[in-house]
Amino acid sequence: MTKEEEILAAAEDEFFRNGYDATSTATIAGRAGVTHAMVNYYFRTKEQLFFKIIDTHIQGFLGSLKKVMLAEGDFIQVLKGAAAALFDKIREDRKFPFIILDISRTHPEFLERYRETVMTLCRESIKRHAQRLAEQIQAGKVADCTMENIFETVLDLAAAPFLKIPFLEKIFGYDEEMIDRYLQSRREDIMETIKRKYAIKP
Amino acid sequence: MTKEEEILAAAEDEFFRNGYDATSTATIAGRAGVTHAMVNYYFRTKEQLFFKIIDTHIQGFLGSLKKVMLAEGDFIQVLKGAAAALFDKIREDRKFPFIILDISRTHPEFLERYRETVMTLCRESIKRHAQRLAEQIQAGKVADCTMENIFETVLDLAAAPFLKIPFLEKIFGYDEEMIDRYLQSRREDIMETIKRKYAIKP
DNA sequence: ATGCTGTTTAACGATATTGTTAACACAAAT
DNA sequence: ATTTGTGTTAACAATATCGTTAAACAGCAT
Repeated sequence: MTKEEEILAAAEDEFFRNGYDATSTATIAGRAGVTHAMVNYYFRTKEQLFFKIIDTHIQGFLGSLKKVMLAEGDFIQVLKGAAAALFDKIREDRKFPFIILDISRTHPEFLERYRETVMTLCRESIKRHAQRLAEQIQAGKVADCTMENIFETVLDLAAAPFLKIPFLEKIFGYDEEMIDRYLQSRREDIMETIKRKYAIKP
Repeated sequence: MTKEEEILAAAEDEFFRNGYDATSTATIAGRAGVTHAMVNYYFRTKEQLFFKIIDTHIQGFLGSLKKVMLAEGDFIQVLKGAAAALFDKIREDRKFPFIILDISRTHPEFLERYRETVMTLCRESIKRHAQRLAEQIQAGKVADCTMENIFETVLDLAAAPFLKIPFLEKIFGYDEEMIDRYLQSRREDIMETIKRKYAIKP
């Protein structure tokens, strides 16, 4: 692994663990076995390094979400797929939602870069599914709801469980194994909730 | 308002808005119309000031939660009351969950101060409701579930909507009015969810 | 007026962090 | 052998923050 990659890897880990402000270029460099000057040498500023990392992650998320949301097929099934994809992607980097929250407070302008992309994805998903959704609602197979409402719900179901982990750990004393069980049960819950919330039994 | 109170008020607002690290004693002092030396004069250190504020809030939360959870009455009703109380309390200080999350990362030891209190509240609630709950489950009026499971759900329902607000604002472009509508609908949703999840129709 | 007490400031020292730069090493190219 | 370019460090300057302290200040009792 080249020094540049080592710095990148160390930075990713530190940023995810401590957030932007609480991470210093010196500690990043230290973990990569160089001085902090190298961070600036390769990435110009701490901020650029940070955004490079975050951008990669966000693109990854949006990519996998897009793939699922624009798929053809039964609507309830698509929803389940979207929630599951989001959930599993977040599970790979449990701290991701916190980083996003951190940014939204410390650098509110950054997230807005992605607003257009997200809105577009919403619109395209709506375009793709709107007619089928309307038909199914009219046929009484899917509960009455709007696409926005659905996005809200999917996001909620997929991200909320992770945001709650620190509470469970620090206040209720959950250990790693309990967290795993918790996440497992949440994942099943998500599917169940979607079905119960939107699918209407014949 | 005395200078001490002004500092306290300014500090509360700043800490809630920016978190611990990103708030400087100078800005707090500035907003209270004094120099930062006064912060140390009255509260000794920035940390003590911060913990004084947070402690007040946490005690408030636990107090109102305790009152509701230990009430007698129909179990589903108690649950709804608990979720509603938590929700409304958080709505008074929307940023509260974020502060807690912030602390849990920057000062993990702090939250542990409250673990015993929370666990005790859990145990007492269980003691108070366990028998009735068991009866109602056996009578087929309440779905099979554990008290821990219920706490998790109540916490989830009450806190998660607020954690999601920054996403909605920054990524989906929600404005203040939309947020209000969103919170309103979430509050109704909570009651509905509890009923649907635990109450079994006769 | 004098002196006491509690409040407030200005200035200082300590520490930390970020970005820059001059110097150095070393390998490849000429 | 000299040049060139890249990677690297040590040292520096700029900035920010926190806690301390000596001194100034205001109000009030004597």
